Amino acid sequence: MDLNFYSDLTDGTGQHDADPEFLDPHAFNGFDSDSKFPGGSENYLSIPGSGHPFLSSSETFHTPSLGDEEFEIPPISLDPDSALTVSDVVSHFGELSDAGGSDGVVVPGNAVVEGDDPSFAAPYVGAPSQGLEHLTLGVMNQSGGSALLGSSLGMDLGHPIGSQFSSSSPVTIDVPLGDMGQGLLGSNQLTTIDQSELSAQLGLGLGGGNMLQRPQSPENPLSATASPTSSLQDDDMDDFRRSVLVESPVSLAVSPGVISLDPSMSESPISASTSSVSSAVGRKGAAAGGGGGGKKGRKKKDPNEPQKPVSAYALFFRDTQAAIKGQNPNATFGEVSKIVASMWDSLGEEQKQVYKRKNEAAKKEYLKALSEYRANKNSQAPIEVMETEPSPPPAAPAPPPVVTQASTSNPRPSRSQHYNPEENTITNICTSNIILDLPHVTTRSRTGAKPPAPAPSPAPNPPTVTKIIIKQMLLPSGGMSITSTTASSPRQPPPLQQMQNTPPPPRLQQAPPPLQAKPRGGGAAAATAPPPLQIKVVPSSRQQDSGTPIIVTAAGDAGNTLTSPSGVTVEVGQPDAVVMAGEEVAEAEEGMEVEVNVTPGPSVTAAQAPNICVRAGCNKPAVESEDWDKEYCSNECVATHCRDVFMAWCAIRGSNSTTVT
DNA sequence: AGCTTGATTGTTTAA
DNA sequence: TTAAACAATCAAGCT
Repeated sequence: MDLNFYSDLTDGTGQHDADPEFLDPHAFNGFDSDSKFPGGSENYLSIPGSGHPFLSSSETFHTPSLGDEEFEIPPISLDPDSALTVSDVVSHFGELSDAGGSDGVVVPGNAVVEGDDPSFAAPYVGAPSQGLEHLTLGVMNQSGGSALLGSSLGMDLGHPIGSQFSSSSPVTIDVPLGDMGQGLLGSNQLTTIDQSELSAQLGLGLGGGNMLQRPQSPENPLSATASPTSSLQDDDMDDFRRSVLVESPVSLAVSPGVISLDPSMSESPISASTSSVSSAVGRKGAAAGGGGGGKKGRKKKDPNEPQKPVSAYALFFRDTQAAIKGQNPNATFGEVSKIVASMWDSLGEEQKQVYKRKNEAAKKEYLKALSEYRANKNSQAPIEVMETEPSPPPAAPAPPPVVTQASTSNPRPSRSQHYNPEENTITNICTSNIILDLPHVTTRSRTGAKPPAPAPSPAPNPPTVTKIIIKQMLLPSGGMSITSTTASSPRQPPPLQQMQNTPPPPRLQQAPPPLQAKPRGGGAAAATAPPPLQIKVVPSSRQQDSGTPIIVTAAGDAGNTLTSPSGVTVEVGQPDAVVMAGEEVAEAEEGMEVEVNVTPGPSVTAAQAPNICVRAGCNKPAVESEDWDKEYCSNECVATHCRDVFMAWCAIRGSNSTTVT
């Protein structure tokens, strides 16, 4: 794969001139054909294109090679309500991927597969239309992770921060997507997911913290659902604030991770979705199962009966799967499940505790509701709704003497409205960090590193368990430092172990020594664990911020200053490493500090406007809020600011070969 | 055993 | 007859 191909894609500013080639499906195809994984990954990363709030409605993606499919993308909404949810982000990514590759999404997959290139590319940068290239690029460069982040951010902001990320991602998650389906190749299937993104989406990082702080709401014991479009609540904002990004100094230890999808899977038509595959495989007896009224089997449940609280793990699953799916739309349930399990294992006690608390709260609510329900049932008398709140009646059409359930008693009204992933605010994106390491990356030669040890037969790799270590640290200021390390396969050492402040999960303990200990080229994991990159985000508009810069630690090489349209400036201290074809980027992965200055487009100095919204490009007067110290004018800006910061970070990471001034 | 997701499929019910 | 609604199934892993 020619990485240089992409280098052109990014200009320092992240703006891309309309390059016909970008949009030219044929061009893409050509590229694709050249890729190692020709047939492959078309399906990967493709997401059936539903609109995404982040995208402008005016923008339409045309699938490069395959498609004639048009993806209508809803207007980008910066409104916290619709734009800032994790799920949104995830879906967004997915869509992007899809758009980029849709039919031909293959490209991404291929890239990923090839995945040797540690470089980060933001799949999407800047305007969606432009993004096509980027998208592909990002994917191709494999480190999907950061790329994804970047893309999402870019999308959202519409900031074309172009980037090519030569910087290798310290951590990668190789997810074997084995047995995807009959049509799939026997080869291993890798899924690449940006750990950062994952974590962000998962809300592992911030979400957890947030959750901890947030008492379970009676009405939402399980953080019930929410449509992707649901809005970011004040609570979320609160979480957001606490989590950092914005006002408090944040230290992020980022280990870029990637989940690479094996292109081989792409053999199957896009249409074959993950689920379909699994369902097809698993579907034995529709006959047995089917049945609209379910005449057989299960006893009917009283719709009014309180729902049992889901377990902590289930809650976590809900949070996580969306992100994983977003990254790997084609991932099967089993694969996702494995990843989630690994992540769960890697989850710190604190984080688990968050979910457990939720579960506990839900249990209490459940018991309460149950007792009420039973009481009502026994009385047989129609009972008044327990007011609490004019809760919309659960789904129950309410047969005769129905006892309307108090909203509090029903954590989960309907399956479609499950847990609200939005609890994981966008903030998470900024701070989260996950490293997923899934074994079996036969084809993958990250930074020349070979997959560790006993890789039996490359061909039918038995799906291995993925280990993920996620660490989070709450900063005194409320900021959070998250360090994720993955102890992927048992044979792989947990990277960044030193950063872990919490005892490794059981599984992890079995894992080999920290990644750092490993020689650079020593193994896939090792290769992927470059020194941290530090990004300081210093809102120039606020003096007070100078003291509390956001520091993002990540690996990467750069040497550029990137300025996003919104005014986010990223300064990279070190010259970027040359983009090396494929896997030799490891050497470029030198630790470095990158300072990212987020400054408002229009020069607004603190002196001039002490109370101006901190967000770059926003000149509105900051307002007083519990969630922020008069730093922002609105929740929206808080969220946007966060994204900016992240974009900057992504840009830095991606600015490898491209020199930007 | 039940829960997580989601596509699929069969049954039931209503129009 | 058709469409819609509903329920069951399956995957892997956890509680």
